[in-house]
Amino acid sequence: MDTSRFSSYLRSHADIDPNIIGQLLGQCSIQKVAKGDFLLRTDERCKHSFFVEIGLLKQYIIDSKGKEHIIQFAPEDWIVSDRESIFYDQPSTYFIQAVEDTFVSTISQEEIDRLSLSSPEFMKFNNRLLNNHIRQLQKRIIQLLGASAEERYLDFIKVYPDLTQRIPQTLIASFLGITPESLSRVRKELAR
Amino acid sequence: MDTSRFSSYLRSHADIDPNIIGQLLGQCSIQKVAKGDFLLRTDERCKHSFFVEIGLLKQYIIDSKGKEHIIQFAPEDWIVSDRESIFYDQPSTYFIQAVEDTFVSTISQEEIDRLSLSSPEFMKFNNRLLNNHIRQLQKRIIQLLGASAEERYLDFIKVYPDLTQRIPQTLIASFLGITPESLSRVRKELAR
DNA sequence: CGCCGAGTTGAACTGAATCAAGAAACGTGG
DNA sequence: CCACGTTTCTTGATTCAGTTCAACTCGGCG
Repeated sequence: MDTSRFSSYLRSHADIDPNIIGQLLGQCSIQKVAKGDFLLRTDERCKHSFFVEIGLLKQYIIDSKGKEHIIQFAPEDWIVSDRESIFYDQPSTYFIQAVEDTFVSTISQEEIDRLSLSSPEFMKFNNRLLNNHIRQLQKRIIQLLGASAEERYLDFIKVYPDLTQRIPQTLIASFLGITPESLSRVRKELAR
Repeated sequence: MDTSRFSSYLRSHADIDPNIIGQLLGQCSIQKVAKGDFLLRTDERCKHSFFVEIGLLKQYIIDSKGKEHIIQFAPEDWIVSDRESIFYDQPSTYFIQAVEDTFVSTISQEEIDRLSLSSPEFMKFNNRLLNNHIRQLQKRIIQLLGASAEERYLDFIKVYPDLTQRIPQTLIASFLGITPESLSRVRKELAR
């Protein structure tokens, strides 16, 4: 467990007492999620956050018209969960599914709460995760409010340069809020 | 100060020791912001969160094409700030401006951090604010990804029923990511 | 009274969606 | 290693929601 990517991540990204990190890691289990498998489905209660050791997850909803909208991708070193469902103990409205065969470190919310109380540094770290999340969501809103299909795509390849190679274009299109056909045309245009 | 709206808000929305609430309120000052005045401008560092006692604020950006995009409205009982700028001590990319004559309770981040350390309930409360914020942003993203102009507007009047009366339609349009002309047409269509 | 900003309406335009068909890439089993 | 079906990507033709630009209306206010 101490050789997990999550372990390295915590050691390099969070200024936390190694003992605390040890406690957290001791509570985490690594689990395998095969491509296509779900970590969370609509109407389930989300109890965990997932740190991606290796692989790729997507979090998405299916809207009233049956269309899939991807809220976020989670490649290596990303954490994903439904905070709303966890915090309010409500049925989720999201799916979290593996796009590739994936290994995740599963973190229970109780452990996060417990460590937040016992370690100020951990609290700060958890706070940073929340703030990062907010920042990321706001950027996305601004993009959706103002950017054309082409601008969105250019932004995407800046933020997720490797994903462009790893996932089908349909998924990128769904993330950007455009159709796969439009994305194909955007790419064609950019290639010239 | 103990008769402020912020005081009532804390007493009814947060399960916190009255002493702690007293400490927080003791550090807050109420300030007046005249219509059109700014609480934050691009390139300034945001140091405070603002609780709206009475009035209305908007948080927005000006994009590269000079267009205004409203990130959020903050009427009574809402808290607004640039968490990114506060947390990372970076120049802000947002404006926070009064849409009406407004009174705000100004909360310093240091006080929030201090109280989070000394009171677990306060930490939980602060956490709830962050989680609410995330929930709200995600809802907005889903809306922008999937909903038509009409659907967005219908959603808006559900979430902010009173604002429809209080603010010019241009502002609503800017929030929804459509032009004022389109909003006018949507409303016309709905009125029939 | 006359101005001014906000809202409305119309006409032309455009970026992206839709629908449909075909081409390429991919994995799986024989 | 090839043949097959499935999924992904591309391309074209058409449609449509929303933008743009411009003219006009309305209500408030000095």
